[in-house]
Order: sequence, then structure tokens, then C-alpha cells
Amino acid sequence: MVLPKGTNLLEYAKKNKLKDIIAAKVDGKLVDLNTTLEDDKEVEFVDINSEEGLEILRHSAAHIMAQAVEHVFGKAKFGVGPAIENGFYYDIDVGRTITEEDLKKIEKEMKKIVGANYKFERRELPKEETIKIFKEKGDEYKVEILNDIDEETVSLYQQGDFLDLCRGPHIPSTGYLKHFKLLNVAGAYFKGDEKRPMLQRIYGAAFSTKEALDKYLKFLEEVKKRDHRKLGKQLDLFSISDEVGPGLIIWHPKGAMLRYLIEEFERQEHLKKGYEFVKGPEILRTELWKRSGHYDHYRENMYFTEIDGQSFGIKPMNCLGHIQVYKSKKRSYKELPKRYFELGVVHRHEKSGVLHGLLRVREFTQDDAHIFCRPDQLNDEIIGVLDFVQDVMGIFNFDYELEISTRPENSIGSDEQWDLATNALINALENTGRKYDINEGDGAFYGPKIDVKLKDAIGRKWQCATIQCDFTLPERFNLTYIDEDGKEKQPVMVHRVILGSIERFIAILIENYEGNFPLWIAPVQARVIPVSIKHEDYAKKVYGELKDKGFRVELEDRNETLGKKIRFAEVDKVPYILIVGDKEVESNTVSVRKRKEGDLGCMNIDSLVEKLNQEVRSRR
RNA sequence: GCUGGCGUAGCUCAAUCGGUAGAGCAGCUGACUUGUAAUCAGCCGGUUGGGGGUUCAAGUCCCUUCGCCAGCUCCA
Repeated sequence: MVLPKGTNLLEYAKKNKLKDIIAAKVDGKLVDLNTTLEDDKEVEFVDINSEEGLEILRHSAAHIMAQAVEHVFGKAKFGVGPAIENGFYYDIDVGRTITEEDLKKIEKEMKKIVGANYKFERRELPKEETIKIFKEKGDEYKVEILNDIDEETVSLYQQGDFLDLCRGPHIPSTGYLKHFKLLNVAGAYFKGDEKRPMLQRIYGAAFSTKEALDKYLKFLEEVKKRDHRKLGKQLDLFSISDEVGPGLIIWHPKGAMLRYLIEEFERQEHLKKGYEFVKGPEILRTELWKRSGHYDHYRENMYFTEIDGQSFGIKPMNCLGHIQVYKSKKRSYKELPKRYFELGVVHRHEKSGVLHGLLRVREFTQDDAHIFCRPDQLNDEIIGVLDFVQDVMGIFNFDYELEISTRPENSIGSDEQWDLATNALINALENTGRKYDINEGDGAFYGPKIDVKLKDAIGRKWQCATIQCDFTLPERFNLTYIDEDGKEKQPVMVHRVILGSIERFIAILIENYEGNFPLWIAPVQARVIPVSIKHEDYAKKVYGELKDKGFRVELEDRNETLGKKIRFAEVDKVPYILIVGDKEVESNTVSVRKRKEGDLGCMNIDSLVEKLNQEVRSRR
């Protein structure tokens, strides 16, 4: 709507009883609600429940928290304090570490500030003058942030006794912040640079309604419940041992079965899509890693070993092995593309602080493939991989987003090669009408990539598949094929994974399904439970028949009450619980109980087999 | 790697001011012979992550080292 010159938006909103309005857009630009129009302007009010409204609310919450910190500690220095998804944080230096106790105090003080309903007042000052203010305050971080700003004039916001550098806009007054909670505190480098001092980062959540805040806090609980490290232990899938070493996974029978099922699924899918199985060695001469550029650009992440006075590198990637397969003989244009697939075990020296269950480990298996093709085949090959990703994600019922990562600082190859590769990826996405974002400077050192971020059952995003286009390694290794015209040409290499790391993907599966794996990948599909020892022989017979039919079955032979045995099976998240007692022995049936759903009634073995097979085939 | 927190039985967790390491579950043995999420009893289980120190006395305090957790940086 167009509002006349001289209108104060806050007053206008109040007068017209506009509810839940916390800011406005004038000519499309976000401004404080407490703005008086200098001309007739197109105005759009920003609702507190909108994405922009929430961001403003959360950003203001960060300011209020900063004020509270200053009240509690007397003096504090500040880094940055932005809004983030679901909340906000502020980087703070109070001369000591902030404890959980402090958080309570700060939260209490925030409530006081909210109660006082201070106005957020915007001021514009010359940069130099502002620098002086923060120098006097002794806040060298803000001074440095100011020095980085190019503008002559900067804006400041004051609420009560607290003044902060800020672009704005903000909520009109502190009272608008009603539903928030401080969550945790941890160290964070100033400007994200590990060489700079570490500040204390306090995280908080803020929402427009109590319901939304409660829902989010519940979500955090839900995340904890689904934690794959916890479920991995409970379901006896894997362990990580202090004795063995950090970041190294020990797969127990059920976890190893899960791996096997996923790997077998992958092998079958790759065969269908025209890939060939290959396998390279675990260690290759260091000389080879020097030639590929890994030694110069990836050495920090590699392990080396010496044999008979010669240096070898343990592979952190599978490409060199696959290149050797390609190079093993002269190639014709007719045999391209070559698609080499390997469930390749790689080792990467990850920094100790980043290890995390199965999600970040030092040894993992990639569903890795390298496609060697002619330049004219590149587009189709990339599209083929994108379709592959689509098929697999569809089977697992995951939604996903695509991102292109461009040339990083630490990289090899010429600008021309990088442009060619990047354009090839963009073209493939454009040609198939896929949506994507661009992530500048985040590519691999040898080429740009398309990253696939899958979304799990509770809305979290995970990076799994990646497709990388590479003109550099073919050049470094002198890869060639004989073209139609009899001349040697250089093939293009596409590095790609679909699930990424089997370990990471299994972590995601565990959390996505909360351990309730669908029948086709459940390590144990059914457990036969005799009502009492009288029925053990019949239970064994049922168990044997299902086993013969290829099902993953267990026999419960512990001498416990039926209730307890059912409980064990439910706790173990076994999809089908088959109970046999007098009734079943008599009628040659089983009583079928489905995990989390309960009794489905009696069935003969044949119809049960049919039912299970159908469910396995559906992959749901 | 960095900042902070935390390491107690297979698992989940107790142990006041520095004063005899304890419970539930799991496991084992026995009794019971079970009809859709925990039957009862007994037993076993620990150099309190490792090493060093302070003290009459250390799970508890100090140092060191390893690991885990949260976040930062980095990443499949």
C-alpha cells in the first residue's frame, strides 16, 4: 500500500490495530517500524511470524542478550551477534569463560530488559566517531569490525543503556521479545579464523509464539533420542573403542548386516546403470600422490608409511586406482564412457575435534565411481549421475537440494579448465531443469562439484552425494583415447559418489528411521518367540522355514515370560514378532505382531512369507 | 587442532565437607511354564580412562596424558 509523507509506521500500525507487526518494508527495503516517511512511499508491513519477521526478532534477541551480559558482567567485549535458524547467538568476551550458571543469570536479566520495554533507537554516525566510541569502551573487536566497513556513515542501535553497531532493522522495543531460551555456550574464533582469539559464543532460541518455542525445544529432544551413537549402542550395531583408536568403527553383526545390505543394493544398482566393478590397492607410492597433486594439496589429511625404504601413501580417495585401470591399455573412443565403481575404503586424517560417531570418521567406505568419457559425452554422463541420485534418493524416500561449488583457493588446473568443468555441471542442471544454489569457492582442489544435500525425516540436511568434474587429473596422468580421426585425445573424468560414505549414510538412516529400519534393510527382519518351552520345537521349525526362504530371522530361546520376550523384541526394534503357542502349533500358523503396531492375528507360514516378500519388494 | 565441559560395572546412573565404591537393567544359576512391552530369588561383575603428585586418607584436590561431548575451524 502507499502511505503518505509524514506517516509514522509504528503509530499507523497501532492506530489501525495491525497485529503482530514488527517491522516494515519501504520500497522493498527493510526498515524499523518506528520510521517516519519522508515522502509518499510504498509500504509493506512485516509480520512477526514471517521469515523476515522472525529474523528481525532473533537479531534483536541477540542485542538484548548482549545488554544482559553487560549488566551481569559489568564489562564485555563483543564480536558478532546474528540471527540464525531458530534463534541467535552472540560472540562475547567477558575475560573468563561463561558457565551454565551464568546462562541462567543472563536469561533472567534478559527477562528484566524485556519487561522494561526499552525502545530500540536507531542513530547514524560517522564511522570515525563510532570507532572512537568503541575504542573508549575498550572493545577492540568492534573497532576491527568497524574498520572493515567501507561506508562513511554507520548505523547504531541503542536500547536503554546499551549501544551496538548494527545495520538493523530491529523490533520497536525490547518488550516485543517474548519467547526465547538460552541454550548453550561454546568457544568460537573471532571472524571464524583459527589464528584469532577465541570468544564465547552463547546460543539462544527465539520464536514468535510459545507454541513454536516449545515445539523447537521438543524437536531438540527428539534429535537427542534419534542420535545414531545412542541407537547404535542400543541396537548393537557398532562400537568405537578407546583401545582401537578414535574415528575407527567396529561393526557388530547387526551393523555389519546393515552395511552388507546397503552395499549389495548399491552393487546391483551400479550394474544396472552400466558401471563395472574395479578395485585399487589401499596404499600407493607417494610419488603417485605427488603427481596427482594430493601430496601438495591434501597431504595434511593423509597417512604415510614406509616399506623397504620407500614411501607409500594410504589412499584418502579412490581416483588413482581407477586411473590405473584406465591407463592399463590403449583406449578407443568407441569404448567410452568407462564407468568404474568401487566400494572403496579410504583413510583420512581428520582433526580430532571433528570426529563424530559414524558421521565423521577416519576410515570409511565410499560408493565411489569414476567416469572416463569424451567431452561430447560429459553432459549426458552428469545427467545420468543426477538421475541415479534421484532414483536412489527416491528409494530411500529422501528429498534433497543441489548446490554447485566453484573453484577454491587451494587448487590445481587452469582457469580455462575450471570454467569448462563448472559450465558442464551448470549446463547439466539447467538442461534438466533442476534447481540449484551456488556455493562459491567450495569445490575440490581438482575440480568443481555438485553437492547433494538430502533432507531427513525431521528436516535436517546432510551432504551425501557429490559429482565432480575434472579435466586436471587426466592431463596430469596423460590419459588418452584414440578418437575417430585416429588422433590421441584427452578424456574427461567425473568423480562421483551417490550415498557418499556408507558410514555416514548409515548414521543418517539410523536417525531418519529412529532405528526402525524398513523390512528390506532391517538387520533382523523377524524374531520367533515360543510362548513357553513346550513350544520350542515348533518355534524352531518356523524359524528354520523362514531362514530357508532367505529371511533374516532370530529365535528367542531365553526362558522368560512372554511379555518380557515381546518387550525385548520391541526394544530391539525387530519389525516382525512371531509368537507361537498351543494355538499356533495346532493350526500350523504363527501369531504375527508388528513392531510398534501390535497384534495382527494368526497367519500360516505361506501367507506370512508372501506378506514379508511384498514388503521387502516395496522397500518401505 | 582450538575453547569449555565430562570420563565410576557390559549399559543407564548414585556416592554430602576428602573418610569402607553402590543401585537398576543386562549376564549367570535356580524356581516358575508363561498368550502380546519388564515373574521371583540368589550369584557374578570395578586398579573409579592411563600415569604422576598432595594427604593419615583421593572417585572427589593438583599436574600430565588419552578419549568422549558441545561449539569453532575443516569435511564424505
